[in-house]
Amino acid sequence: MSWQTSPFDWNQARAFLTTAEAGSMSAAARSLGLTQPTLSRQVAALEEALGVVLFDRVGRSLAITPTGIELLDQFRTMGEAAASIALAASGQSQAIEGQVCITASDALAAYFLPPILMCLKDLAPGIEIEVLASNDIRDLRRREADIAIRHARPDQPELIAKLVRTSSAHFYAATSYLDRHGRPETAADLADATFVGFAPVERLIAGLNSCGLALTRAQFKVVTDNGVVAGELIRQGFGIGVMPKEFAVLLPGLEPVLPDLVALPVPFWLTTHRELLTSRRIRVVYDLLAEAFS
Amino acid sequence: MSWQTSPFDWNQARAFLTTAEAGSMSAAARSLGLTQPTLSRQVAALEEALGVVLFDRVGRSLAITPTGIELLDQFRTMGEAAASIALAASGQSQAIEGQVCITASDALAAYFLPPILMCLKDLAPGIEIEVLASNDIRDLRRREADIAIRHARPDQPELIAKLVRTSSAHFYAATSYLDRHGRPETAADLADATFVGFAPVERLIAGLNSCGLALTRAQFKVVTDNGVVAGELIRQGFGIGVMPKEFAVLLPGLEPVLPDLVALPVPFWLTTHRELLTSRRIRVVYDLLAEAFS
DNA sequence: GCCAGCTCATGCGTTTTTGTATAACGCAAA
DNA sequence: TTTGCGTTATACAAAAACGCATGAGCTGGC
Repeated sequence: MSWQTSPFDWNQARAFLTTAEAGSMSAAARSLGLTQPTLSRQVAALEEALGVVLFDRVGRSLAITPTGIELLDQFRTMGEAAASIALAASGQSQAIEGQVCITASDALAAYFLPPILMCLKDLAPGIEIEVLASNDIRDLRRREADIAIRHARPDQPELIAKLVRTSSAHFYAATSYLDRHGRPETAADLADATFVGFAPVERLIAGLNSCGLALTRAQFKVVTDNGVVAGELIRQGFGIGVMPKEFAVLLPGLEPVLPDLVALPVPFWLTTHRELLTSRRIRVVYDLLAEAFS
Repeated sequence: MSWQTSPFDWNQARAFLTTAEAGSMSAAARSLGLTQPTLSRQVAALEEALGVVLFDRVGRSLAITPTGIELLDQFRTMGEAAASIALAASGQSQAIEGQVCITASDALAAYFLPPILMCLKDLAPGIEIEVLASNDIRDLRRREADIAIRHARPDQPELIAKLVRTSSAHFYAATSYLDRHGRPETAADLADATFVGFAPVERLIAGLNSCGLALTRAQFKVVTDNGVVAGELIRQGFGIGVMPKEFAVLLPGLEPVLPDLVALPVPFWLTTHRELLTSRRIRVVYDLLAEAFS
């Protein structure tokens, strides 16, 4: 499959086409933003590459040869395709419409995104959003999504990542639970409390205990990998759970538990791929998300 | 009329197209005879120029973006046009058919060319010859003719000229004339002879007298600018005339007159324009003419 | 007829592009 | 896991292209 696409320099083709349409190399050079000697050499090189004479140099203005006329149509086709590409590309990069796929954790997708997307709907009606609610680390480079909201910096350096917020997670519990089991006032009061865990639970326990606690795996009567499920368990009084304060304020009937004792750092990273640099529609969504989180 | 033909480098378009069809930049580089870094840079430059992302660099093989797919068709059109140009140009430069225009003096055209053209007809049946019988100096650069046969080296250095024969012109007369007026044996015998002149006659007389003669304008009872007319006048016994020996042998009934006394140099120059370098059909005719004269 | 203005071609210094070598990385097989 | 072969991106030297200046030639107007 090593078929040569074409045995000549395509820029030389452009040089010939422009010269033929402009009527002179000088005019073509002005049109292309090059100098006349450059055009002259490019046309000469094309003639040599193709093995034909395209222009006769006769004093002042040059005359296209019958051979040149014969080929001109195809050069025009090339030129029209090029112009069409430029036009389409300009449209592609400017249009604020099309699909944008956002991936986020289920909790983020369920509680945070809706109002932002409502706002986006008014801001850019042409954009269609797809939300991939998943705690998996989706690979942006494979275009499984255009934008990801994560709580860790992506390890792929070619991705564009922005730390849009640094929050903290604390203990929360439902008022009904606290009414039944009492409101803990020291770390020791947590020793016989019931907890709602979030997978991977070992890392969660390690993080909490590094804050000065001594929790055991047995205290986590339920563990889920789904943030919405965990939130509902907490809200309905199953036990005490850890969640970023941004989520807690959205769930009615929750009270903070020992808020000064436990504070796990929760960074919010907005991540996208290189196309952000040029795609108008992705940038619109990205900028809106960045503003909404900051 | 300073409309940009296209805002991007056409070679970069070729780089993208080849990459998209080859599946990887390395393969495209091999196909185009370039190196992989060059291809990589060209594609990157095209992306920047167009303001779109065409490929996602994902580890091993790269993936074309939806934007790239959108534009690919037009790039293909460009590529097909380029291939078509290459094909057509190759045909143009190789085909031994089409028109070839030869300009020569009327005498050359009338007496010399016919047998050569007969030969050419068998050699290359596809070629159509146009003969411009004229003593004017036709401008090859203006394509009034493709090949010129002249008796002087062209003064335009961009033309290709070949000295195919150096002959000499002598006095000739018809047997009927010599029978009536006697056969001159010395220069003095020419003092009262009648001559047939060829325009410009002053230059002719000057040339002859530099050979040791003393001819006067009055002895040229007839002057013509047409070689065939002059030849016929001589052949039919009007008087003595000067002609290259190649012509004399073609005219029956002519005898040389003082052949050792007068010998004007007559070079035969075969001249053509630049297209000889590439046009197969012109070269065929040119080579045949060169061989015929040598 | 001669001069002004335009054209294209050529020589030389500089900028840009290209190629070579290398590193980083991902996937597949041992 | 580790090795090997493939990919793409980067650093620096070499080569090619470019722009400037200049020369030569034709055209049209004074």
